[in-house]
Amino acid sequence: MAVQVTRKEPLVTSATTLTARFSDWQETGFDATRCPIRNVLDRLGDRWTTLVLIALAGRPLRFNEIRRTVPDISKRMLTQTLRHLERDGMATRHVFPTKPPSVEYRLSPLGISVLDPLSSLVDWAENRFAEINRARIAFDATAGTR
Amino acid sequence: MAVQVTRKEPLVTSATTLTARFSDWQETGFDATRCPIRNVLDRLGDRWTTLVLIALAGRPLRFNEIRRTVPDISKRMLTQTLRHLERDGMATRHVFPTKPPSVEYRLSPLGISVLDPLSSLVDWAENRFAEINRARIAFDATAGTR
DNA sequence: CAGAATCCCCATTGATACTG
DNA sequence: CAGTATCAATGGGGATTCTG
Repeated sequence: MAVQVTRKEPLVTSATTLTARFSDWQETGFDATRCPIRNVLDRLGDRWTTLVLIALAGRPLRFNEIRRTVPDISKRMLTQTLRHLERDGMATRHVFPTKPPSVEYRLSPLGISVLDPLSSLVDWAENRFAEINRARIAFDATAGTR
Repeated sequence: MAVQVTRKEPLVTSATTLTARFSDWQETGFDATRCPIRNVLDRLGDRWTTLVLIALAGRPLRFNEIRRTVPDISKRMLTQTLRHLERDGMATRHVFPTKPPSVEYRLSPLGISVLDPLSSLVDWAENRFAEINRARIAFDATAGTR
């Protein structure tokens, strides 16, 4: 069972470690409460979290500043996304008792720490974007014949 | 407009480049066909793609081998996930004309290339998992008072 | 074995209205 | 300004059935 690594030469170095840890998660049945992929990456993979994280990467922003930065997010989803980030310890919320109230959101050290791996993935996405688009066009062109 | 970077000392190096590119995407209104984050990461962020990619990281696998590797994926979703990976040029599909037929899936160079940034994010998730869980418990404990 | 096709559900999201 | 509450809709995903 688990992932059998029969191949002598792994695809890339990261593949070996990924595969090894995959076996561990697999034994838990990918229990969402214990598998980091499910538990953490599912959240980063939702519609808004990544965009809000990047928006806050530059500097702390207030609620409506974030809304203007991510134009098509609704107040409802922004509130929810920020609560999730706050709950996960990725962002902190500071209320200034002005009137009307102003609330500033700021990445915590934990939130800042995710920017680096996130940036790697964004780099990859940008660098490979053209290649992916070409693959899609090629695939769709032969869609009828397959 | 866009993301105003007034801070002199960026949070981390990656934050600066992320913020800069964020402005570019923002000007397109995050058009899904042009914004790499929306277009590429939304796919990586779905329920199964990452798990299937990691499953294939070790070695090429046949359809039902992947199913056994990712226990709770349905045939429907596995087919769909594999088609997406194939369409994006991340995996290739090889049909062996045996009876019954066997079909092998294998990561392409493009698919292999994503393992590295993906691994960075998985590393982060594992290393910070305990910290995130503590934050969640602390947050939930004060949920009633806030 | 490796799918394709169909039906259906519910979780995520959006839109709207209301509030301290 | 920064939310909350409620309702409605969309589509991702599961279960099942059928097939080369």
